[in-house]
Amino acid sequence: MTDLEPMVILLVDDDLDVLGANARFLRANDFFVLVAESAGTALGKLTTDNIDLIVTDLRMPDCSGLEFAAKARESRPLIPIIFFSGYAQIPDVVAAMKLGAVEFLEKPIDPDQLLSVIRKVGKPKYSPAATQRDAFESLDHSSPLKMRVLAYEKFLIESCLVQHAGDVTRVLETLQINRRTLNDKMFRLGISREVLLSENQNPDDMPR
Amino acid sequence: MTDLEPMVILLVDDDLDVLGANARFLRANDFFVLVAESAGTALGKLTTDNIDLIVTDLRMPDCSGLEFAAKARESRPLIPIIFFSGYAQIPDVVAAMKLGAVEFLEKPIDPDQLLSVIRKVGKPKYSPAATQRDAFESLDHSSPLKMRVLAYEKFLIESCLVQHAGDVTRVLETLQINRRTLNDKMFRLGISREVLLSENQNPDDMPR
DNA sequence: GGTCGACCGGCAGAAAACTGCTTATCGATC
DNA sequence: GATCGATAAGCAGTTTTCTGCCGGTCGACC
Repeated sequence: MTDLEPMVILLVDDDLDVLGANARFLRANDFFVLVAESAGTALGKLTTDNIDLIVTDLRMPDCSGLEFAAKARESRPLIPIIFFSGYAQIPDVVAAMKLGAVEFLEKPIDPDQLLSVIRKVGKPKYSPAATQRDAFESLDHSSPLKMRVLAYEKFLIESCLVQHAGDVTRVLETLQINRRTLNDKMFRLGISREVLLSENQNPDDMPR
Repeated sequence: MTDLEPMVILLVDDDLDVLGANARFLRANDFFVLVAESAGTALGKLTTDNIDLIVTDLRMPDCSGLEFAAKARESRPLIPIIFFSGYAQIPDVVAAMKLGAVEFLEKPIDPDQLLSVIRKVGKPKYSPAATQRDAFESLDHSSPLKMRVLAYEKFLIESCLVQHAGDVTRVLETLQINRRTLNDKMFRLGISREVLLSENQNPDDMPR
């Protein structure tokens, strides 16, 4: 999936050497990498560029990675964020995870680990804001509980599928669910990989 | 809220001195405290008693706090868990938070901090209009499917209960669900009619 | 005190969901 | 053409959930 449309990663670190090294490494692995050496510039790029994932140091001079993440979430509420830091204190880690961090890595970064984490996150093509609610809240308020729960489950699975470009294996990991179970659920809920993909991919992939 | 029906806290620690001290401290602050010195006994109490919150050490002889938490979640999927530990490693903290821990405290525990964290957890305010979403959307984007679905189910049931002023029979009709099933679900999801009502009704309805 | 209605929870059979094993298909690669 | 990886689905055993039946508690009312 990354070949056609590489994931856009925003890499934030005030240590220019580390920043450069990591950027090179990620680019060598076919990611499209934007770099920022401060939270300020990072926030700027976040609004101008279509970024899929943030990888940021926790400690930076102008403002902490936590503040940066909080601000980033204002414009991109569900964007995945990966933190890394040396000398991290437990409370920092806790705060970062509470902010919804995908992962917290310790410096020095193990490139393979970083890579596997990024791959796991995948590329969220799904525009979260738009359809989030409609999908399942369209149901009547008096609908049976089971219906409403199933609708929500369907919505979650569909989001996850679209996010991972139809890669079922990745969805299994993300949702922590058995392959067989997912198959059953998709059948029961009437979810079709093909339909989902054809509906979401085409904006960029289909020229006309 | 804690006056009428104190929160039931399950405190787990293999260090009996610390366990006793913390239990005394919490009891002095009007909580109802159950103690367990091992994961095994804790799991037992979890199924027999109606526990609102787990506070557990991360390191224990019979099995790690993480394993314990995972098992605890099997019978009480959404119960809040607070971890504490000395010498915690970052990956442990990350794993704990991914498991949905509410907080991760470092040993030695600061009583005031513990108290404030518990108080914060203990107020699952359901002002029906405002915080409706947070209840289930606060879950991590990578949380297992089952947990997110359950959180939504919990939210639906609680909303419905509040809406009908705690009238279970009406809720049964609305949600089209068996009485026995609703009972089970409420226990599993940690829903309490009393707490819900006392938190929502009083602003207007309580005359004195 | 007796009765009624609403609620809770134990128990056990029925129903549904989950999951490992297996086979089959399809596309990509060798 | 052979092979491999990913997906889908049949089947069966296991686990979980649902639900009807029952008895028990509590407060309101007669």
